[in-house]
Amino acid sequence: MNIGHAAKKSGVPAKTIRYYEEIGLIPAAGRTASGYRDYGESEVETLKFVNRARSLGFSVNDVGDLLALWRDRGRASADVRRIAQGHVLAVERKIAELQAIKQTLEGLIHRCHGDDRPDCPIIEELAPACCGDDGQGL
Amino acid sequence: MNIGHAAKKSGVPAKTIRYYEEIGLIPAAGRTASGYRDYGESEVETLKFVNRARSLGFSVNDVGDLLALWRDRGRASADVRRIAQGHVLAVERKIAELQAIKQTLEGLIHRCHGDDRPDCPIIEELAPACCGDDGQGL
DNA sequence: ATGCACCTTCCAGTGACTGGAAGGTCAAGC
DNA sequence: GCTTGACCTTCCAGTCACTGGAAGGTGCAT
Repeated sequence: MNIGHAAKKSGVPAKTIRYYEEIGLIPAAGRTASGYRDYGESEVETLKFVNRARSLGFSVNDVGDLLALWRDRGRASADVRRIAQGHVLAVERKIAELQAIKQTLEGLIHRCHGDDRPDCPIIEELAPACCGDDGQGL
Repeated sequence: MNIGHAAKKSGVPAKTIRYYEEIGLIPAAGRTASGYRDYGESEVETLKFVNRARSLGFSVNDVGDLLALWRDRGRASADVRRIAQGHVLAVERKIAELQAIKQTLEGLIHRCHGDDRPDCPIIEELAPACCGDDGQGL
């Protein structure tokens, strides 16, 4: 199976498959006599694994660790869980950060007329020193 | 005031100030006889503005637009509001995406023993075809 | 034999910085 | 006057995870 076909079956773009191979996330594919990469079903399964892990937001590094654990018959589920929990923590931090931003912006947007006049609490929030002084900033 | 001092006062690292100048986000600073960048209070206010906007998650591009509006005495607050609302929408989409990821992962983590045994619903979620078959994948 | 769709490698760009090297400058202390 | 150390300058490379494109080779159908 050539890379285009493997891409279609796995959902990972051909360009990205080559990239994953280049950075060592996945082993180098076999080659046909003419130099084309050649994939079998198990390689496609690996690509699907990578794709699912990436779509859950795991970093490529984490995906490498998860792949290694997947291939390790003697893995401890605790190791998998630790990676997932670390990721959840990062996701939670990001959500909190974004929610704080959303709150702030929504408050400002609510107070902004949104008309032809220049006065705007959003600008005032960004430039507190200036707008209190001369409304100009520069 | 040299760049280090302006960095300290504005909260924007010196490296980043140079970068902002290079990409045209802020105008090029004046120079002393010996070639050092020279900043006044109004430049520091601009840097603070950029810093606050960035910390609200606005892209550098958006910050450029906001800076232009800030400097525009005749701005319409509607223009500012539009940028902020666009950003809030993007933030909301991101939050939704992250919350979906968090839900999925928490469900999987909850069902994972997290002990020495290899069987793990997280791995099984990532490699459904294989774990149902032979528990190995490759 | 001629298309055309595929494959190959390599290089560059994205966004928003950040680190580091090589070299110039300034102010203080001796 | 000289050294030291902390600053400044530019330029190049790296981050993360791709993505686009150019130049050239291959496979298959007509």
